[in-house]
Amino acid sequence: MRADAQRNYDKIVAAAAEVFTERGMDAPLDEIATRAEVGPGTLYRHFATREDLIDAVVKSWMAQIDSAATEAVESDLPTREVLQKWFNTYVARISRNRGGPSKFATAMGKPDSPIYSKCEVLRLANDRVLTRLRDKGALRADVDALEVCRLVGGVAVVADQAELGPDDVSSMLGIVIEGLLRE
Amino acid sequence: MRADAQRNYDKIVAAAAEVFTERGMDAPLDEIATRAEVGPGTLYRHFATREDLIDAVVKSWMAQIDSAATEAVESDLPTREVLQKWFNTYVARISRNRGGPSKFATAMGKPDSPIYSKCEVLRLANDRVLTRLRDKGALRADVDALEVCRLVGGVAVVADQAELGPDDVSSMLGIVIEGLLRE
DNA sequence: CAGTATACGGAGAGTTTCTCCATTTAGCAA
DNA sequence: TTGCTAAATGGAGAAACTCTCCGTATACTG
Repeated sequence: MRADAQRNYDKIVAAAAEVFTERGMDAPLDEIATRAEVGPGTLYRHFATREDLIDAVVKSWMAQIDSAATEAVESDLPTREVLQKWFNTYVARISRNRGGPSKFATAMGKPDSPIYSKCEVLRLANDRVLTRLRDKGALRADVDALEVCRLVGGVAVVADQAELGPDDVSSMLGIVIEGLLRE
Repeated sequence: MRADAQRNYDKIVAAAAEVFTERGMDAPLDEIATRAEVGPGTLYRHFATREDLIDAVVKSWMAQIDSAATEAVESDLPTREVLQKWFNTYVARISRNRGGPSKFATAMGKPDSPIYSKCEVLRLANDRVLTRLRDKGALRADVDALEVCRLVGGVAVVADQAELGPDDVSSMLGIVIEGLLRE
């Protein structure tokens, strides 16, 4: 990649992160181009679709997801509390920018989405946590990580769109958690 | 209301119902105007926002929700099955048009939304069903209808956006249901 | 330092939303 | 019936956003 191209790529990703934070993940791409001091053509050459840009912005989030999953796997707390913390972190992470949960919910389980690889990170992190708890005998046997990603993602989407606070999210997650625990 | 205005109002609602079915609830309003053989100005005078139009289209759905709730209340089946049927009907109803679940999820609990009254119908129907089951001692005591609307609505949103089939919906609802039952 | 592949950027076309207002029409009163 | 007026119409067009094309500019190579 030519040096100027790399420079512009980085400027665009930085500008996108800013604009997504300020105006949500449905913010006008032209504003991102302007903020990056770049023409729209340049933005669209680097990122063919909005999702390609999101993919780049979101790359740095994934390490945090993984470390939260590891913490959950290694935790000695009661299952309820482990899940409460893990799901809350999960929701907070994907809800960082307005409109974000919806992007993940749409791409989850769609291999041709530009952000599919990120969804896989989410799903695998969830799988690690759920597998561990299931092995301890704390969960229902038929719980599937993809399904849980969707369900928890649904909570995140609703909270995002209806502008709910953390308490509402926690209590919805509480119901989901009860539904996952071994009876 | 003048006779020609009434005529156009009806034509617009009929056209909207068609177009929403074909192209989802985010379909261009101008297409609805064209289909109704009416200028955009006329459409916007009758319905200031997209949601006002949705409100009119959706009016006829609410009786069906109510009768499904009544059926659930009067049912003698096991709680799990009553809820499975009721929630599935609920989701199917609000998912009739692509993009629909998201509209309801956004408006739920927002008194100034044009479709708030419809959300109230949904919430009250849910409340009837949940109250009945709670009175039978089948549900956790702290279950709130609004919260359940949101949770089930979240399932509908995810299913709509990720284009999931009825089986995926049922199994997600299964988890929610387990979470609601008295332990 | 010249040549070439690569990248730039902005003008502009295509969509969709929404408004304004000159024109038309329904309903009414004489 | 006719004429008046308030109500309603509809389409031109402004504004916001997405996305492309291509003439121009720039970075790397030898």
